[in-house]
Amino acid sequence: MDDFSAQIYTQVHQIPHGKVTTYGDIAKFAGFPGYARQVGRLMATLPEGSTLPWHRVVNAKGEISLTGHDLQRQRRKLIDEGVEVSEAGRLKLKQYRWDGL
DNA sequence: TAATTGACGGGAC
DNA sequence: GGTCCCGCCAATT
Repeated sequence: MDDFSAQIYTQVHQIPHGKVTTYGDIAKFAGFPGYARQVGRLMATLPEGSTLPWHRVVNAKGEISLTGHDLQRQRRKLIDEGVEVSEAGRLKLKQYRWDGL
């Protein structure tokens, strides 16, 4: 576990229930501005039974970056938290965005 | 070693 | 709102 991963995990863990944030913001708040892609790569290689709310992280356009069944999986989790997400995986970022602490 | 790839972002138009 | 394009960084090819 390198420092980068630890910081990112910690930051994602801070996202409140029913709220979302972006890859870029996670990286920035964690102290690694410009590392949005690495955040995504980290989420893609998460341990199976992780308790991390990874589903609360979307891209800057306010849409889920996954495809097919994986997209539906993340969408379902968000909807269960009260977040409105279109079938294509798009949500109103202005409304659900979390602006840090 | 070089080119490509990806759960990305922002600016220009 | 949309599209195009370029910058970004590590892992993979």
